[in-house]
Amino acid sequence: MAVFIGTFENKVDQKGRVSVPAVFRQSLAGLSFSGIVAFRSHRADAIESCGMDFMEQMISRVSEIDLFSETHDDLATTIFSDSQQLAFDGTGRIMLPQGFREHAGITDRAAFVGMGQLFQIWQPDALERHKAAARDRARAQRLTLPAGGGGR
Amino acid sequence: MAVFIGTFENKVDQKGRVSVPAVFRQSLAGLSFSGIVAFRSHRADAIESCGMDFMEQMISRVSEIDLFSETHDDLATTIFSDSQQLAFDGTGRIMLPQGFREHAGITDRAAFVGMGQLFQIWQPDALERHKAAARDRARAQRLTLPAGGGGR
DNA sequence: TTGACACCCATGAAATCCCATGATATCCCA
DNA sequence: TGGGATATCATGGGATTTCATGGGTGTCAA
Repeated sequence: MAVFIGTFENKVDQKGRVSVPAVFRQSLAGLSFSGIVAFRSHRADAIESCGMDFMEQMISRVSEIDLFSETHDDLATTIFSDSQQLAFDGTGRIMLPQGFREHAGITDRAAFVGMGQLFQIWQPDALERHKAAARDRARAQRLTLPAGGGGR
Repeated sequence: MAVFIGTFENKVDQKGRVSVPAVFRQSLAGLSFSGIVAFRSHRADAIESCGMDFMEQMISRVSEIDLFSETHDDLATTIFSDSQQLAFDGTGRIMLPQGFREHAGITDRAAFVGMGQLFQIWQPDALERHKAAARDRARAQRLTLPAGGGGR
C-alpha cells in the first residue's frame, strides 16, 4: 500500500509544472500508471491525490454494484469523472491543470501534504491556516484514534 | 484492466468524426480490436462505451442470467444488438454514427466521461447537468462504496 | 454517379522530453 | 568523526513530439 507522510513545498514554474516530492514518488513506484490521480477536494480548497492502485481499488469496489443501476452510475460519475491522471515527466514533475490550480488558489508554490493513503496539494499559506485550525479542533475536542485493525 | 478516468471535450467535425481522448486510447491499446464498442444508454441521453475486453465480460455476465428469461432477452437486445464497433482511424478518431448522435443530442461537440471500467459520450451541456444531478443524489443518499480497504 | 467511409497529409497549440544547473543530502574512507 | 567525493533532487528553459483538428483524395457499394 502506498503511504504518504510529511509536508513538502515546491515551486510551480511558468509552464505549470511541479516536482512531486521524491518520497511520494517512491511510494508510487511500480504502479500501472507512472503518475498521480488527482481530484478537487469537496471539503477544502485543495487537491486530493493518490496513486493508480488506490483508483483501481475504487474501480473494483464500484464494479461490485450492478452495472447500469442508478447507484453504480452516480458513484462512478462522481468519483471518476472529475479526477485526472497526471503523469510524471522524466524528472518526476507533473502538470497541474489550470482548473485545479484555481480551485486550490495555487499560483507559484504548492505544498504536498501526506495524509496516509492519500496526499493533498495546497496553496502553502492556505495550508498553514488549515493545519492550525485542524490542530485546534483536535485539541479542543480531544480527538482520539480508534484502536484496532482496519481503518473505518 | 482498462481504466477510464477524467472528462474530456472534443469537437465533432462535419464528417461526424471525433478524437477519442489520448488517455482513453492508451487504456484501450493492445486489445483485439483497435477502437471502441459503443451502444445507446437506456437510462440516459448518452452513449456507453468500452473496449472489446469489457464487452466480452458483459457477454459472460449476461449469460449468467437465465437464458430465455425476459430479462436476459431485454438486456441482450438493448446492449448487444445496438452495439457497434467504432474503429480508430490513423489519428485516433472514431465516426459517431448518426443514430448515436441523435440519441445523445450531439452535434458539434462531444464529452467523454470516464466511469472506471467504461466511459460515456455526452452532449457537453447535458453532461454538466447529469454530473450535478449524480453528485446531488450521491450526497443525498450518502452513497458509499462497499467496504473494503479504507474508505474515508 | 453519388454518397459514405477509410486513408493520407497539413497545421498550430500544447504537452513532453531532454539537458544543464545549483543546492542538498548521502556516502565513504581516512 | 571529519570532510571531500558522489549521488539525488528540485528547478529552468529550449527542442521535440504528441494531440486534436481540418481538409483532400481514393475506393467501394448502392
